[in-house]
Amino acid sequence: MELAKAYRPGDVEHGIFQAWLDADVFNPDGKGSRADWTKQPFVVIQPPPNVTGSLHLGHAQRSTVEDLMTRHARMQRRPTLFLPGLDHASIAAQYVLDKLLAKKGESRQSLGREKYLEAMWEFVRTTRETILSQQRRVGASLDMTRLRFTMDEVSAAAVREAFLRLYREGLAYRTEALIHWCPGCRTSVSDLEVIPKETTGSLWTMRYHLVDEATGAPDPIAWISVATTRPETLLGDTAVAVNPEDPRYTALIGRRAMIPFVDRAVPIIADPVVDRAFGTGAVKITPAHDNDDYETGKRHGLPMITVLDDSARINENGAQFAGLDRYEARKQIVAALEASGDMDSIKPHEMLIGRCQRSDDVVEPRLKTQWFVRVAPLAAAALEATRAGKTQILPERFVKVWEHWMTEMRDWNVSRQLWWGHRIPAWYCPDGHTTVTADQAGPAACEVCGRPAADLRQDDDIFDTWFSSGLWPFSTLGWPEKTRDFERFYPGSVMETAYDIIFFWVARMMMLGIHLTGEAPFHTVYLSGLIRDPYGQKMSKTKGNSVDPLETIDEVGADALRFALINGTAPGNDARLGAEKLENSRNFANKLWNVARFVLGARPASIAAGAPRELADRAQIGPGDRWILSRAAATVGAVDRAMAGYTFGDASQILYEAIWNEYCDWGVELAKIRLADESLTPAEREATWWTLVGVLDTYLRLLHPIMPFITEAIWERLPHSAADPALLIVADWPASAAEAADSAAEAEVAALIELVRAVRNARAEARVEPAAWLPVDVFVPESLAGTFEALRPAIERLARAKPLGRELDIEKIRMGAEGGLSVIAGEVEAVVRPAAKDDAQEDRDRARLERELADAEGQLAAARTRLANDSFTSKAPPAVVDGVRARASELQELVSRLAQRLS
RNA sequence: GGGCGGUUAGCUCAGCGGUUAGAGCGCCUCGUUUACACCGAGGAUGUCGCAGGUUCGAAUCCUGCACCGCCCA
Repeated sequence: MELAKAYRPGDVEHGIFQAWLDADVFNPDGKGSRADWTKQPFVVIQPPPNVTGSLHLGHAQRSTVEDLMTRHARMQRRPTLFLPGLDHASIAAQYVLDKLLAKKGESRQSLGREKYLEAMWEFVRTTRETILSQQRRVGASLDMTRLRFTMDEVSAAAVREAFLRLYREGLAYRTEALIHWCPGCRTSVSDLEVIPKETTGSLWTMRYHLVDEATGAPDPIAWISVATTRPETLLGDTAVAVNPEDPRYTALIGRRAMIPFVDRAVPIIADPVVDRAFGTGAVKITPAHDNDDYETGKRHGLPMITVLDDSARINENGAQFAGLDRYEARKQIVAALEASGDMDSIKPHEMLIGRCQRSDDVVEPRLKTQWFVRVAPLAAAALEATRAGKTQILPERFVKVWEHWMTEMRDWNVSRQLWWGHRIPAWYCPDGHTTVTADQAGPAACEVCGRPAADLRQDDDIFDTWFSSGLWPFSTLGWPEKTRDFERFYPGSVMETAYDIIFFWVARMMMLGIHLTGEAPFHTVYLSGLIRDPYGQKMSKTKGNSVDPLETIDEVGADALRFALINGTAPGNDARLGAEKLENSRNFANKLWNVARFVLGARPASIAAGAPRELADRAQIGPGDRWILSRAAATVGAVDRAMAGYTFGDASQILYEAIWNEYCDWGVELAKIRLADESLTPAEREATWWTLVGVLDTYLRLLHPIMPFITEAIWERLPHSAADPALLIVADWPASAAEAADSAAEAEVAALIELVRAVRNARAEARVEPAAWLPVDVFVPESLAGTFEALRPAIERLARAKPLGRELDIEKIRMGAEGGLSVIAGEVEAVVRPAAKDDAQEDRDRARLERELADAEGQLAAARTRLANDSFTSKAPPAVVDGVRARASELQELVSRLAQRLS
């Protein structure tokens, strides 16, 4: 088949993905699977993207990493499962849908729960198709037969069962407590979903008049001043607190102050948590609307008065301010206090304000009866798993972050006052008894008093999305049923995710996984860095700097995108992606395509088209062939090490260099000469071609996990052996071929490559006409003679040296250097003879030699200094010392030869 | 306030105890030799943030500092 002159990814990608699907190779049980079930399965449960939208480059990057690990394992014949999924993302999805509805003049409330959920299912049906097609385009080899959605019945059953177990064990409990309330989303949110933001607010200092205990009225001339950043909360104040050590206030402790507007007399209490340096040193206590005050309130048994409703408007407890928005109420309260002369001061104040991660509304602490999960015992077990090495976190530096998080975690509020999600399977009877069941139909009766189901009312709330996400590593496999998949694929292998959601994902999966299944859900957590734009900014849709992966794939191909996302990155480090990098990757794909085009077109006539793959006959191959085979063997080892260490950026770089700088630049160039050399036997030329084919085959296999499409496309056209499957995706990962390693051949050919380079360098520096064929006389040591003669035609052509004379006496080379360009390449020396060497050429040649001499002398001096140091020779490992000695004598030799040439 | 990361060639980044530190892009000189101009040949460019320390040996390990970024309070 003719190959296009340039690689055109658009022509091949679709067909190749379809071929993989047709072959049914993504499913470990598929008909095309070559899984060896005696091997350890490799399982990646993909962190499910939100159904709310389309994928961005970060998703593409993660899919690439997950997919490359998966493909690597698959080629090793491990039973391999890369399981796809989608997350219902309740709060995010409702946020998006509410906006869409608003455009149509509808709202959550106008539709009602049932209709709203119908609209959601409709919305989600379209977005999920977008997401799944994007996964296909990047080449993710996900097993779509096992596609899961966090809202499907399998997941729902897992959620109910998990909750029931936690409830029975006392780890899930319902209580009234202070929670974070987002008035925009009208739901509680977890600690993690509140984003503290630096804000310049105000610090208001206002007077609470002391109560004249005789009359019960406020004393107009005696007051205590308190500072606050939220004056409107005074409506819910139930105390004023001072530090017991604060001499300014000791006399006031035990007295009462009058809260304005609501005319409530509250005690002045002493509590050591009060910071004497903050404001006036006296603080108002609003237990129902502030975290610290809540704790203080509990310690002192203070009443807790809620003054805000679901929309953050002042409620009926707010006297004349009832019904006002919190900020309007603030304005009016401040104005009223100023009017009455009770506002001491207003100062600008730098502070952190918690905002909702989703809607950016200012979050209010608020008292609410909610379900909580007791985290301490779960976190302790998760911590134990990482400390015992059952789960490793990569890169290691994140272990510290992990440990800090797991020891500080507070109980997890799992109730959400939303509709899109798993409804909490808890029912309440009129007497306040709670019944929790995992039965989809609900309870038959109250489990405490036996009242019939008809009298019970189900909790209105749904679970935090992350509750179902936390079950993902096993709910996807059918848990709590002991399914065959669960038995075979749990625990999974690697959990790959971006480091910014380590807590959302990893922590919850670890905690719930260990608790509910008894095993850590994966042995490795691999944390990826973030993809940033060329200026280092985090990509986001709101900033408008996000890149659509599909557009990029249209431009440069999926392989180039994947390569660009992997190459030059280190685990956990952020990476910038711009046009340059993509272009470089595209060029690499094109280079690979073209070298394959050459190899396929260079097939000796004596080998039939479509002939089965043969291994190169080592008795017939040339030195260049030995060299590239040996290099390929080394590359296999290097890539294996990189893959084992999860340093995929290294793996890509190793392959880039091996393919471009070794295979293309020298392996193929040396082979070209042999393939065209009529003086060789057909068997010798065939062996060289089979060498090229064999090494290309190895590199395609090694590169396949990173660049699956182009490697598959090329491999398809390569001769195969009977043992090969039809598709590269399931072909065997190369074994490190120890027999191909040939350090002698490598060193000899490397020396002659150096000669060619040195001759080219001398010619270029002296500015000899590039096209000219020049006579070159070479001295090579006896040890290199055989290789030199074997490579003679190649050296001639690559160095444009003709005639290429071999001089046995090195002195003659040195004597004859007059009028020529001197070349010293290690032990090899040569003289290049331009037709007529002019003075300018002479000068430039001399300058080059002088530079080389200075360089060599510098290195020699450094080596000698080290060797002269007794502590170096006595303390450094002998191998290092010997290395330096050898190097020094080489340098010595080089220096004297250069000096001789210059004299 | 605590923690983590970064600071290496003009730019973007690898390297993280052992020859005088690498890649891509960019730059300079040259080149259409039938795989590739998405190419080839050659070249220039770095007191590896600063200051101490450990070591025979430090870009690499330790301490402190500066600046940038992120996370947590």
